[in-house]
Amino acid sequence: MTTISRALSDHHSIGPATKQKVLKLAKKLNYQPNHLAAALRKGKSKLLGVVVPYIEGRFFPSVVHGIESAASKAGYSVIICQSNEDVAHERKNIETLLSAQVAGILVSLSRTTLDFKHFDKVRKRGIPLVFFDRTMEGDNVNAVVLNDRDGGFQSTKHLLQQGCTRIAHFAGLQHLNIYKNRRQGYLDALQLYGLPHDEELIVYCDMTLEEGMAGMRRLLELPNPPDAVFSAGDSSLLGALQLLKQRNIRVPQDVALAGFSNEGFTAITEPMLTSVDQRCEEMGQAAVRLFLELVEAKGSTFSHRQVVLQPELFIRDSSLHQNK
Amino acid sequence: MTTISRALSDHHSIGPATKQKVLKLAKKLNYQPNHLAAALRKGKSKLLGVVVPYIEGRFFPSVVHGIESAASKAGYSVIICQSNEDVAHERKNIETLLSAQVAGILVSLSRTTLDFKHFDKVRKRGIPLVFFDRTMEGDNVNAVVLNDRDGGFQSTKHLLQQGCTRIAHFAGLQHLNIYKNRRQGYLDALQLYGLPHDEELIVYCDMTLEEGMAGMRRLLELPNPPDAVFSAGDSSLLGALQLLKQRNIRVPQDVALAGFSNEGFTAITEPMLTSVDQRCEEMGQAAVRLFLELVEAKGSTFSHRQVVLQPELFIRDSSLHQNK
DNA sequence: TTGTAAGCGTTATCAC
DNA sequence: GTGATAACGCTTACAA
Repeated sequence: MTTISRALSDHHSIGPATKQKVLKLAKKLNYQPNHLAAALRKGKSKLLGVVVPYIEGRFFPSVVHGIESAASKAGYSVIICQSNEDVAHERKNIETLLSAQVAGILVSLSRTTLDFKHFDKVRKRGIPLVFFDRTMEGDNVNAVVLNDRDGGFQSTKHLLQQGCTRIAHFAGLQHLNIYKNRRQGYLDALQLYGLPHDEELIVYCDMTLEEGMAGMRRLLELPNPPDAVFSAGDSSLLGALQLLKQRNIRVPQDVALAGFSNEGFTAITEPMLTSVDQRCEEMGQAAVRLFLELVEAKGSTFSHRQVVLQPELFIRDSSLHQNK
Repeated sequence: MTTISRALSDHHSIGPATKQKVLKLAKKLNYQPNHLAAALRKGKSKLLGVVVPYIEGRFFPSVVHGIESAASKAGYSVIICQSNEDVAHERKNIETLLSAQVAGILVSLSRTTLDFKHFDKVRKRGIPLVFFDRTMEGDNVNAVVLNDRDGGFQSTKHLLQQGCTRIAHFAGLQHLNIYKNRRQGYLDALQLYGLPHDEELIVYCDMTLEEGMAGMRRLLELPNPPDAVFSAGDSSLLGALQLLKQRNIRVPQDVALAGFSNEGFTAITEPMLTSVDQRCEEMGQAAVRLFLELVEAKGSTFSHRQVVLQPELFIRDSSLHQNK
């Protein structure tokens, strides 16, 4: 038995002849290793758990794609769970993954997660935990995030450079780091250009098409409406575009637009939409890389680590004020 | 030990008092069940393997979403693998899933899969195998598919009803059931209207934007160009639309367009694109349901079964010949 | 109703 | 370099 095991797992202390014989017979008998048994014995599986709020749109599918590719290269299989933007569900997902004896867990928080106790158990068990995109605040977490603040900054600065002077912002839920930071970047840019922080111009809403339309409608009713909108999401920006078109307000001449996520449709609308790319695939890969580092460093005094990816602004017609 | 096991798994023959005591202590001690050990002992895990060609666009992410939801409801965790449209990779995926001792496997074939030997092992081991969308031919498979032929038929018939008389077709790889059937539906409709099968009007290409543009370009060079295009995919149709716009050819007045997949962007283009919806979520759910039936029927003489979902044509402006 | 003991397929330890 | 033995955490005959 031992010999067989050694032959199959490329162990030292085994004669090359014996090894060949074993391998040959294994193939002939159609031997199938049982990872479960190995995991049980070793106390370490080759399963990697992933929890995402949902699997739709461009972002999460792409990140998952990146995760799966990188994990698979390192010999790990990926277990996917959806929290459906619900903490209770998220808690259950974590429980499930722990029971499945995963080697590590990658999480992007649900929007209803305000309490983080369910992650204590993961840490206590010494299982590598990496957040991506939507993360817990604090230094004692491992996380891969986008520099959302810089994304908001770049985008807004670009609008300012185009000559816009009254820039509105569609802001998402402020308890989520990503939306908070995008808003902060927006404010940074305004300040750099000496413009006031005007809460009247900030619309707090969900980043959906409908709420984008509603938000734009509200902004147009202002005594002094904006000449640009920076949205923390693309769908809401699309809503704004559609409303503006309905009212025959020209984009970008009357109102310039810039969004966030670089969704596929931004290159299809007329005009095409300027947007910040989130490096989805890279984020997935980086998360796996960080996980692998944590596995390597097991037991040693590996301190927590944040990986920050640099966003890239894709400038398209919706923000180019050629005719202004 | 037995008592503990019984208490935790809601077994009969256990005193309610003992059971409560056990559960209480378990909670207090932060007991975490080990599914791996249970799976090893029982010879059956609660893991469900899924192999898809890739995780992008609208279709596969949505199907995976559906699978995950349904599986999770039935107590299964989902392991995702990508074949990257490569048989070799697909073979490896299957191997991995078998080693992980999954309870079942759901597969959508890679486009390079022409040989199916790697699935024999799955069957031989008695592991439920369900294909979805891209499936093996034959009666001895379990599969959930869309009625692609009817989708092609409906779409083409709709174009004919709009008064089109020279309808071209962007056809995908013909060894894949889905593309073969969409083409067949197209031919069915032509025949119904007494129109000839004209190979000149069929462009065999990848369903990408670029190839759609190229295909449309080729069709326009015909001595007698088409007055409509039915594409087996939406991206290639978008390519056609863009080319037509470049050349100031009106859609739908000069050339009507209809596609397949009901991608998100079909409701955003101008004009919006008519397309066939593939019921992605339902397909995922149906695949899981079929898998669960196979588990139930274990050992009994459950014959193979095909589930066919009915597509739905979403009619939008790109195909409405109001002005013809 | 409860307890005992065996075994699922591996691998780590130790002796040869 | 090879082989016997135990153990990982759980379930399930079977005995009490």
